Amino acid sequence: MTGESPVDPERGVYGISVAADLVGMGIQNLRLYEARGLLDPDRTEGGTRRYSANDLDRLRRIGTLLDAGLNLAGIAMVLQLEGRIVELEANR
DNA sequence: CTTCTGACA
DNA sequence: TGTCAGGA
Repeated sequence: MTGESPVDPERGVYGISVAADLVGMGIQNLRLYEARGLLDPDRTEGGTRRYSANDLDRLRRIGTLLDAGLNLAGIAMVLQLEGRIVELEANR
């Protein structure tokens, strides 16, 4: 095969500007979500955030949950529980 | 690009 | 409470 990762959802490299534009959110919001514990994007040496395709999908879920009426604290719990479910299903 | 503070719906 | 806007 080609050898090197064709597409790693865990390693999609997007800057915060392009990530915010792709999900239709403000740059400041993405930083707030990270400060709230809604997601944990990778950081480069300079300290710039690196959003993966997985993070983009998570940001879209955040927007859906926000529209559903949940607050950032509730969304953080939902995302945490969803990750837990995936973990349990993988171990199942 | 980062972080912080302020003001508004 | 969440979002937007500014400055350092």
